[in-house]
Amino acid sequence: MGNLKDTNPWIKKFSLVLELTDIEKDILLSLQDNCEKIPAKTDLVTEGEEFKYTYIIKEGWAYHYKLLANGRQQNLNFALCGDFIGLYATVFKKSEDSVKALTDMTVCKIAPERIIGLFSNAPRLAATICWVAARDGAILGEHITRIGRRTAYDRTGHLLLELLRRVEAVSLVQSNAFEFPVTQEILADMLGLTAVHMNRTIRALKDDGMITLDGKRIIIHKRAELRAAVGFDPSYLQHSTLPKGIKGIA
Amino acid sequence: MGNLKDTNPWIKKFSLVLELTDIEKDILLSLQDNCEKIPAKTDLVTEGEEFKYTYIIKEGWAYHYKLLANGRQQNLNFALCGDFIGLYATVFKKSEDSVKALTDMTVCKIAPERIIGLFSNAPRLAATICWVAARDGAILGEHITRIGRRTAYDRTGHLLLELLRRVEAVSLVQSNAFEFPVTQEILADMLGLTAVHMNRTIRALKDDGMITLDGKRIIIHKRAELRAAVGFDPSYLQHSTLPKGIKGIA
DNA sequence: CGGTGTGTTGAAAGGTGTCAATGCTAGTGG
DNA sequence: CCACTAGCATTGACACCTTTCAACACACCG
Repeated sequence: MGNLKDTNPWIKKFSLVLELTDIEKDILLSLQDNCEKIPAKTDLVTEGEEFKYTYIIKEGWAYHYKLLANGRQQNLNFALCGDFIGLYATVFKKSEDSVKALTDMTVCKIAPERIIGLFSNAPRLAATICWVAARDGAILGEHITRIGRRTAYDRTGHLLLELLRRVEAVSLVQSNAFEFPVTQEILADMLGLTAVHMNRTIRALKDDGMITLDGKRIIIHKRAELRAAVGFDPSYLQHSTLPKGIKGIA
Repeated sequence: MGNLKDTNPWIKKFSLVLELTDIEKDILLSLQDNCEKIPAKTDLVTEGEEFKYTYIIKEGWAYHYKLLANGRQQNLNFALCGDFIGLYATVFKKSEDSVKALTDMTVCKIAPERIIGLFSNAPRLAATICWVAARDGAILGEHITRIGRRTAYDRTGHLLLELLRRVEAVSLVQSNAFEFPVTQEILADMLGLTAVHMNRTIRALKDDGMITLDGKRIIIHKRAELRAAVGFDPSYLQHSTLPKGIKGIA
């Protein structure tokens, strides 16, 4: 049982932020009692509509996006194994963006009320939810600098390095290679570029020997060089632990 | 005394999200016992350094920014009256961005431990902090769509309309006019443009009769037209209330 | 076997950046 | 009261990154 607890991706993630008590681990596990499979291209959350559930990703990729009045699309962020989707169902009624499955996925569905309950019953876990919201904000902030003040080449390299880190954090990277089920068009909408220019930028990265990208798999060959070339500083992804001093109630 | 409570900007802001009990109002007021004046151009928070305080703005403007390795600057968001600065001191050790005062300011300094205490002692207020973090995230997400998928003209109009809304929310707008202590260069760094092109874009907005902008004051003349022209949908700023069901402890 | 989605390439147009210079205003000090 | 400076706004010419439009290649799949 202790083993199950410690391999669970969500518990792993929370454990980076604070040292969980056994009771807290049990609460987290109990929230994950309703898993289901979702086929690729499904919308888990729709912009402007009410949240139905909060999800935890156990397997697969998704991405957040917004549709603009002018018909364009802007993607905000990827959602990977261990990430929440629709966490703000806790405090918002309606979603500010949509979330679409990029691959077939396995997710845990959680009724928002159960997460709200943490604020009364497990303040340390509630604070960790705040922590997750803050980290999501940090990623969005870094994404703004990518789009606002970097060239297409640098944006792309920077995003790929972020993803490498994030996928590493859930142990899905082997020697700088990982599954990458993302079309060039989705990348383009993520980075504020056209699909055509995305293609040319990827070509440039390949020509420089920085990456290999074929089918649904990517390899970052010259990690340090790419990092220096695009000015990637991963500190915004670093996990700082939660301050002491929040008394547990559970 | 009830009057003091109800004119306090922070209490006003929280009241939009949930119906505060008298005890909760007292807690919020008690946090604001240490106000001080900050001169313009002061950095309240510095990227990469430890948080010292969480601030509530009582008067004045500030803005969040990041400095990039290539020497450029990207501004992420403005911070207005009633906003938090350094809220994540609660859950993060170090700041992900810097915050600089744009004008002389009056702020309340709060030791982070006191906010952490809310998670144990006032869960509804803790949830509201989560709500604020989520709303900040929504604003950042909208900012990404601005920069990623809009022209310079649309970006600028969209941002100005957001600010009009936010300044209205703290009752500092009179017939679509408000104090606007922002240089063109800061706007440019906010919107991912050069100062030169920012100037030309503002000129275009003026020529179209959309705005008047001279010195430190702005007037939005054709609010509805501008809104239609740039595709501004303010729903992401709307205040949805906190769900019921969080039991208060305080 | 013919769709459909995705990747690829070329040529031309255009939005935005770069560089450089000037004007303007407020503040400072002689 | 007048230089002098610093910060900000403004303008022009030109380069260049990115978009747009269009066409084609390729793989997968029912």
